[in-house]
Amino acid sequence: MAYTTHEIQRIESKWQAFWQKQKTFQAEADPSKKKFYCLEMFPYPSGRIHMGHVRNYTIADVVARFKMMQGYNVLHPIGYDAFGQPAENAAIKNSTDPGKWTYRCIEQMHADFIKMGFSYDWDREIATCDEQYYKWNQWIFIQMFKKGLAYKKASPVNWCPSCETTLANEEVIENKCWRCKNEVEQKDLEQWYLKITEYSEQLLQDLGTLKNWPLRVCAMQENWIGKSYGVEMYFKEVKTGETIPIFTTRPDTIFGATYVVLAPEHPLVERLVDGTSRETDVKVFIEKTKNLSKSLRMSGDQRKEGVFTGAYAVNPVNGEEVPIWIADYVLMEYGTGAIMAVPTHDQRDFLFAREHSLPMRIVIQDPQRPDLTVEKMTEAYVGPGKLVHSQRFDGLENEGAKHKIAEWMEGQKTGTITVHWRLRDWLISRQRYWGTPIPMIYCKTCGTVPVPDQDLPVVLPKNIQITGEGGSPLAQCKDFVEARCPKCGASARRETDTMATFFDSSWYYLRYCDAHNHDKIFDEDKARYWMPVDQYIGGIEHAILHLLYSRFFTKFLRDLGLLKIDEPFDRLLTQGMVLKDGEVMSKSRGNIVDPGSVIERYGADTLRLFILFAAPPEDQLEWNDGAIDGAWKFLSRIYNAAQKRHRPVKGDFDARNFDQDDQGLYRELHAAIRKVTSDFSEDLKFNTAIAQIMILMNRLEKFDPCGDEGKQALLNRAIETVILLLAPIVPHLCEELWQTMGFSPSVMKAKWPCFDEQALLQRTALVVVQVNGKVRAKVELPADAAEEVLRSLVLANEKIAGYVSGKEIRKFIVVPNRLISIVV
RNA sequence: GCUGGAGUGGCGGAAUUGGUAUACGCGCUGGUCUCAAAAACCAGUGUCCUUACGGGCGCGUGGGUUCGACUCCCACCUCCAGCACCA
Repeated sequence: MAYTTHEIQRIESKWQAFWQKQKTFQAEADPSKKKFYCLEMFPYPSGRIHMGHVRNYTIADVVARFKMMQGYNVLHPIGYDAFGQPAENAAIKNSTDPGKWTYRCIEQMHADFIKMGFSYDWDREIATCDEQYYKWNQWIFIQMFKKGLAYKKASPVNWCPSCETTLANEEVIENKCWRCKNEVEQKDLEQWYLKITEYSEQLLQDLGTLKNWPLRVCAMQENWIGKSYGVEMYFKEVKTGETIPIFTTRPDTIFGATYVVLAPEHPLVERLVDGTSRETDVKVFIEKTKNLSKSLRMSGDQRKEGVFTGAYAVNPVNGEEVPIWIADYVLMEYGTGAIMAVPTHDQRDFLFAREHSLPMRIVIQDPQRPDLTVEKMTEAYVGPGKLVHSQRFDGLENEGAKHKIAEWMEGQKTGTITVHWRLRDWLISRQRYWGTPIPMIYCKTCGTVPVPDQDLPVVLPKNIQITGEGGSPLAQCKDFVEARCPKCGASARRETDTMATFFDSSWYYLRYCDAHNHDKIFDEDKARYWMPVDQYIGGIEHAILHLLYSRFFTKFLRDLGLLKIDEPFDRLLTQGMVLKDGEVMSKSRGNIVDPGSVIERYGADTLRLFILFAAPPEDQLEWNDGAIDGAWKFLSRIYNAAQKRHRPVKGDFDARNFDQDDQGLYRELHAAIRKVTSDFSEDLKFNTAIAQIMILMNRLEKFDPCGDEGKQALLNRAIETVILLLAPIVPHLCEELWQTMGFSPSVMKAKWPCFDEQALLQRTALVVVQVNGKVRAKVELPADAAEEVLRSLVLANEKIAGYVSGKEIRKFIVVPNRLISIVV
């Protein structure tokens, strides 16, 4: 038999059936066993799996299987992030039901996962669109509502006109909808929010505890949360006496503030200009900025436009009256929507001041240019220096002056030391059908009332006509909208918005711990046993969205008393993308390689091996048709070795009788165990682990047992080791060969091999000899010999003598068993 | 602009953390087998000089530290990713 397509298919389906039947990967919480929770980001069920899934889930599968062989009690579940817009769009297009479409996709994906040989505990498979799942979305929402963490407010929101729904800040990428890439508009709506900002400080602080997360993910979250320390200062408008709070991180420049700028949307603007000669100009400008889309306003040359309001404000530190302007470069969403402008030390203010001939004053002296004047300035000076023109603070270094001025202003009650956050509350209302109904009822007398627990879930009605037009589909479903008030029983109206699907995925890893609990979101003891997730694997695109929301939910559920942990994911790996011809695989580019056709021809094992060998998991991976052939050849060689060269023997080998050949193979064998074990457990560098197994194979194939029983026993051991080390990567073939070699299945229950430190010790070492930094010879020398011995041996070497003789040896450096460096 | 990361053969990528640069694989060249081809196996494969022995040069660029630098330090270039009129 050869490792042909036919044979591959026989082997793979045989073992897939075996695992299914034996429930090899079923997990049971058992506090007496060491647990390992291995998780991949669950897929959106869109049909057949693609190479991105294959890569993500193969990496996870190797970790899960490896930990299992190491004796851990492994939880490795899968499910489907099944609510969401693509199902709705597909339903509109094919005039079918989003539910039917989704469940069909789930079926296909499930089948594909089986074909890949993934080690899932199928008894825990979940789909977020199941009533028994989204019931708990609603339950969490109500708990949040009760704690004041879910609330409704009217506010300008991000609106995607093409998806006809609102979007969270995190879903807006460069002012475009993350899903359909259409330009996002602003709209005033009353919507549900989750108060994630309540956890800003913790979400930021605890990033420091995530030692096993990629730095860049933590950095991205830190930027997103965006904590900045500063002072809120109170300027007073001269005529009305109204207070204008402004936020600044640079209180050290307050004496250089020569004007104030409000955002065009600032509520004070109207009051300042109404009935004045500036009214028309200001209103024309406001209209103009409104009509400019946000991305246009922020793009291009960033020229700053604005108009004078005619009003003045008093600088609280020196009583100076400064003009109040409005300008497009001040945003209502950040800070207080008003700034003090210090053109000498802020480049944006500088450009604006030049454009509109506004006054400037230097208050920080550039130590390199003591003669610098406002007239000579070509750009704002943003470096450090001593304060000038700042009254009592003159002469202070500006860094230190920040605190001094802030404290002084607080004492004067002209300012407050504050912290500003970039993070906003999470807008979760969506005007779409295929999502979790928000479990709220509006009663004329009782107001907004949550649906009582016993009435959960609020079931998403089926057989809804979805046209994609005319607003929220649920609002048009009379039976759904009409309800009774849970408090007073009067007729009431149901909330018709559904939840953003990121709500669903913010806690699914907890549900896996106890997937079929009908009475509770999950059993606390089970969650305590399994959580946190030990290894989480998924795409970098979730660096902020899903990973931030999940951290928030974990902290909330902890505060409810359901969890004891602060963070859900201990180790995080973000896998790279799969490319073809240097570009991301995508339908529109037409460069998709379908995993199904690769499996059909080469088998899942070959695909798994290739995808792990081609690049380290975090890097991008370039698809290569030739290299996949190479992966298959390698498996073919293993197949042949196990089938033809593994023979039963009576005794075992004895290391004391080893000749040089035996010694070499034995050493390579243990080098492979060591390398593979560390690569699998630490950096998850599967490419180098596989390379090491290949080295062992190369050695093993050259090894000739010469009919000797001891040698044959050693060869057997080497082949068995290859099978064990490769089993997490290439599970079907290894199960088959494990059985062929006479062991009882499953190889997953076999013990992971241990390496023998002694085996790696060598009697002699090939030592490189350098003279004046250049490699001049390679000499076989006794291992761990004393310097004196080495010295005489090396100097006796003919080649070295040629370089050294007659010269004074100034240094003789020994790196044990590796290198000798001579300086003459 | 800020943040994080990367630059090594024809290609994907290694390098025990300062110690033989290019492991492993792909590709390519030559050979064995064959009527022939494929497969398989064997050998070679950074670059320049040399018939050869051998030697020079080579990890984005330039400098530095060191007996020794892909690795550490300084300055710069290029590319990728994320954020961004954030006050």
